[in-house]
Amino acid sequence: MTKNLVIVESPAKAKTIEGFLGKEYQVKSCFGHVMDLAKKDLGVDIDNGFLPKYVISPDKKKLVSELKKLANEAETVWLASDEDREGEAIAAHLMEALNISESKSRRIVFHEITKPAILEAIEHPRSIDRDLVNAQQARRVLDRLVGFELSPLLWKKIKPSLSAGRVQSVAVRLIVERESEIKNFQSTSAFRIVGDFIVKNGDKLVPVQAELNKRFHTLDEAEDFLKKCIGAEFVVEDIETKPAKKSPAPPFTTSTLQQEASRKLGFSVANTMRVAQDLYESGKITYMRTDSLNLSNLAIGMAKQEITDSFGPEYVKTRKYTTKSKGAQEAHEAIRPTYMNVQTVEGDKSHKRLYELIWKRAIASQMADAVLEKTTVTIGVSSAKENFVARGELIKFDGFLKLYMESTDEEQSNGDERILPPMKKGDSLVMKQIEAQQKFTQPPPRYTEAMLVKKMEELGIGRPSTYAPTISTIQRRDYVVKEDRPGINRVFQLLTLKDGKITTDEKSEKIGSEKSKLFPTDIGTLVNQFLTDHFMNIMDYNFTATVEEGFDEIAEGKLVWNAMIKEFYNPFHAQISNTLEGTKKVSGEKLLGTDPKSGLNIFVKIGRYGPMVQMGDSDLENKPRFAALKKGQSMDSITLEEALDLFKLPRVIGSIENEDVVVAAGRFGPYIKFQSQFFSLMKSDDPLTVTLERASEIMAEKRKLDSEKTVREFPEDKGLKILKGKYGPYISFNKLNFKIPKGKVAEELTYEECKVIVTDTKPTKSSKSRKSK
DNA sequence: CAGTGAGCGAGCTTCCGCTTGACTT
Repeated sequence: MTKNLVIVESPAKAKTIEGFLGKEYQVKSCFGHVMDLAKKDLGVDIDNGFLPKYVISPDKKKLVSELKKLANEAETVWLASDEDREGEAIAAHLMEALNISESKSRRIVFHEITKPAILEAIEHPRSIDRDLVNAQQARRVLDRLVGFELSPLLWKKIKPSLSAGRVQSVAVRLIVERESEIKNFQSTSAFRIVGDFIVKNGDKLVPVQAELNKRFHTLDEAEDFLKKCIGAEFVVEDIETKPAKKSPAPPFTTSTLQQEASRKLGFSVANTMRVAQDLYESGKITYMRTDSLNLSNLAIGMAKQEITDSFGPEYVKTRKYTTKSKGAQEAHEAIRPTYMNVQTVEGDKSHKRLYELIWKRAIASQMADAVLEKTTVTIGVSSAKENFVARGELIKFDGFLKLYMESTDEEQSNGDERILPPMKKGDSLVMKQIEAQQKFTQPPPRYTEAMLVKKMEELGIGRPSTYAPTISTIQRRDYVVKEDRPGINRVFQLLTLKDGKITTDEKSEKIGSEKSKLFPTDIGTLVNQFLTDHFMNIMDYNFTATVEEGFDEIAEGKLVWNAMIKEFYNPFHAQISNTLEGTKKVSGEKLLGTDPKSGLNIFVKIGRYGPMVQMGDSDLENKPRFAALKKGQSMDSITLEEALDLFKLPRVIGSIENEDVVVAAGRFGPYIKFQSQFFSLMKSDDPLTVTLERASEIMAEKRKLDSEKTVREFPEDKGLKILKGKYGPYISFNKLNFKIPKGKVAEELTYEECKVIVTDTKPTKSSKSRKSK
């Protein structure tokens, strides 16, 4: 039995801290929240001052009883959850769930996992901050009320199982609005003039490129200018040299790590977090879910040493960064290597690459500024009032650039970093050629996952622990898809002046191709339309920031938590009731045209199972026909012809032994049905043209695969089989699956043994019930 | 994994934020 029980949130942290404290201390982890609102109904008693119904989270019951036993045995329980709103609530919930008395418990906090910080914390315990706990409770209750009143409204008004919430709905709105900005974007063009010149540098002739300080709107204007340049003289009119500096980016937070890993390594945010979690658990980096830019003094000291050793003392410049992001709670350090002198790690490629990125960024943040010299050369044209301008940049001292340069989402800048040859006022240049290229304005870019995280952080929506899950949620709900899309070719004009002659060319460039970008789906767009029509207050980009102000006041003891909730809830609930009664079901129905054969109207709309086309009006005597849209089709872009094609299924393509072979489109794509068995078509098969011959091939393949999958069959019972799955053999009995007991060999099981297993043991959970988790 | 889309009605879905394994057919 130990005298002191310390409880932290993360098990990896527990291990480290146990090393800092003596034998008198046992350090355990509670794995985050242990209590939450009851999942059944609202979990909030609205008529009773919004009294929350907290229960021990079902998956934490075992853990809580273990901790309770240890707490009972200990003299003192140290509640060392994170120092933020959620951490304070975790501490309060632990006291309740473990039944720890006020006198036995101590609340301690630390921002960094270093021995001095932990010992310091132990020296200065405090009691639970009830105001902060109430602020968390207000946050939790508000999110529950919003989510559990809005979602059922969507089930009634659009389709079942949809979801809405303070964070996810605004994330979807960002993507829907960006798409509509792109769709409505009016591109304009102008001619950009770039000249290639030669300047004498001693005996050598050196090329210099310069851009005109004016763009022309029309081809004629551009051509007029080029004509003026024929036979003109080009002279250096002015040279300006200015010192400049560049500073390193601060060390990583969750959000900036996700962005850089996306840009530099092409990682999805989920992948970044998975790899970072591994690095954290193996002790390579500090905690990866943080909004803090802070580095411990220990870390800064290690960085200083490492920079001095690797680059020299002149490369050191230690810095303290302060956060600018909205709602940052800064319970942890910034993300950094645990040991700043370790430049790389063992492991697979993605672990190495992410670690090296973290190491470089953290070290560079403590390095000297880069010292630059920026030069601007103005070149006059004897026959025109416009000037050419050449810009150059010279690195006088590289500083942090020796190690690391942050990347940006924008396309690279127009060659500002060139080095110019030495020139002086009055020098004349020889013109080699001048090009006038038609340049088009660009619509705003579509979001990558990481760009969306950046935007959410700017708006204060979501937290480091929820960025990746939120992005998964909106994709899983089919509000948004991450896709590649091919671009289109666009023609542009190019005028070239060379050897005293002007030529005009038409060239083409690929534009608008996208890789791993977020696109709204039809359902996402419709749900967003509905929510912005009726709940603009919740969908407002400032909604979270506004309620956060309320939570802050609660935390400061200036506002009573349920008074704030009441003020929010009463009008919100009235909105829900009004919308429930005052609006019809929405389907986004659109008339596409009429069927030339029957003259019936063709509609496209969202049905219970997603986007579909409908032939015939709903109120007619005859029932309309329906067909689901194919993958890749959208309500917005589908044509009448494509819609009519969808009604061509199901079709009988022939018969085998007097039984029809039918091709149809199902929930999971096109399939063949024969003798009440199903066979999926391949992507390359077109269900409208597939032949009986090809269908036979597909069926034979599937049957072969099935027979390979079967380990054993039993003549006694056709419903009982031993099959080989991805995770080894298992028993299948009337569509239920059972594990094979340890120590048994699948091939040797007898019919009787199998019978015992399927009657005595529980079937494994099907993928359907898992999905609802 | 599967073929739906009227309407009846039961019973189900759903939020955000804090943490990791267990488990998958």
